[in-house]
Amino acid sequence: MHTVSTYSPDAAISARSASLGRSDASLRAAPQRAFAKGTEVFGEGEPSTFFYKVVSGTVRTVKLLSDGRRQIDGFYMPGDWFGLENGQSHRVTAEAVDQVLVIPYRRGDLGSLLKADPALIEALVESTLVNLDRAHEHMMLLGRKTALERMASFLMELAARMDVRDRLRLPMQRSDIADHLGLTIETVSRTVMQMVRAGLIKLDDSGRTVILADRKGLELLGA
Amino acid sequence: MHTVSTYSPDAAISARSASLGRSDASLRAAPQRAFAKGTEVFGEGEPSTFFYKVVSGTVRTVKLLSDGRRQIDGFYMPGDWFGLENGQSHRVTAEAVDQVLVIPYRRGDLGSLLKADPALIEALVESTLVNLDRAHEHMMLLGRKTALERMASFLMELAARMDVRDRLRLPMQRSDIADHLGLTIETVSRTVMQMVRAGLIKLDDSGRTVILADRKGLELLGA
DNA sequence: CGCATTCTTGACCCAACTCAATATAAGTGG
DNA sequence: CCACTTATATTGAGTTGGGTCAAGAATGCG
Repeated sequence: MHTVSTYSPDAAISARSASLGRSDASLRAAPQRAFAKGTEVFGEGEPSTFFYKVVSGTVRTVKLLSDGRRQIDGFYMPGDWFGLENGQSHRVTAEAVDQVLVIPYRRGDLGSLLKADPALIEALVESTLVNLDRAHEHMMLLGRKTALERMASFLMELAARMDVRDRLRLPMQRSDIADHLGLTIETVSRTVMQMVRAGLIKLDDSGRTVILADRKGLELLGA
Repeated sequence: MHTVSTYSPDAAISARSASLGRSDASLRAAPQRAFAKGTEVFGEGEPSTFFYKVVSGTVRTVKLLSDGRRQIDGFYMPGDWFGLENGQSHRVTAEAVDQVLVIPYRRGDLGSLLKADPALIEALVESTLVNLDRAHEHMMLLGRKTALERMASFLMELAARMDVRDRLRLPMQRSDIADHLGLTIETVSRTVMQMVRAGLIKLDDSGRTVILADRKGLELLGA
């Protein structure tokens, strides 16, 4: 069970859906669906009948190589959309990182989507462009940053997205962080410990709660 | 000047704009603009007044770190759109890899774009989703593939996008490939030579024309 | 033809990986 | 609530793929 954290999913939702104009009900397939930790929301190759908006919890999108190497393209948190992709089938797998609540939307084809609800579309296009922006930023991280810089960037981005000042509860485990940052769990662990020793962060209980002790230093490392 | 290659920009354009329905003229800012090799189409931080469609040539989008480390997010070729981003300013720099011809489109805000030309929007949304797909695929490459696998993936993707069977003229130099694949020029060079020795590819003239001698082998490496 | 780019090759190095062992936390059933 | 089990995280020792530094070799432009 999670301890109570400073992060409030509900606050994040209302903040993010402000631009939506409350017209999104028309395409909803169901009020919401729950997924237990570790379960699959949809799988790579499955027909992309739905896309989703996160209500609470964290979703990861995963790609696998034939030999098991794994890349986590992104994490999706309350207010984020995921699963809207080009083509008839999903190109990634989406899994619940912890207990997750999502709202499914029926995709149909893009053309009819456009006619059905222009206000929703505007929000969706914006969300897709935000996702693309994050992807570009992440390519810089994966292609050109050191382990320490990757970890700093990751923590700062997470803090910004969760809208927390300095107490950050990580929903995902080290292996997820590793597969997101293009590192191994050992390197993630060593890098986190190195940050603790350098006074950049502090760790709580099981290492899942991070206190950003030196935001300026982290910012400098990440950029 | 380029030698005549098997790649036909015009064929690519007509193939890709089939879904567009020829209604895109309404938002065009100008018939077309030319950019010389190495020049900037737009810079990071500049207001994103326009986005573009490539007519001929190749465009790269670039991100820089303060110390000069460079990441090339993507290459854009005839028929591809680039420069449509979230927010008021460009988050990447776009440069001409060779002699380039583009059509600029006035962005305005997304809402009015939506009303102005639904057919264009549909094509644009699709193009953005394609770009996102490529970004996800590229993250797997950057996060988890070896130098040899990266090079194989890169060549196969380029061949597919240029719609060539096995003679591929690379528009970009080694340093561009390196900064796209998260490697150094030396490693790119060594990897290419290794592929030649292994009989996977053959090199022509200056090393800019690649013959895919063993597509099956390359495919196996890339996937 | 000559100069500047671009590309290749070699020798050496190091950041991150692999393999291996604990250590710590989180369940789970009695 | 506690013993037992399993999952997750940390730490250490040794290795390596790709980086760095430094020459050369092509290529091609003016």
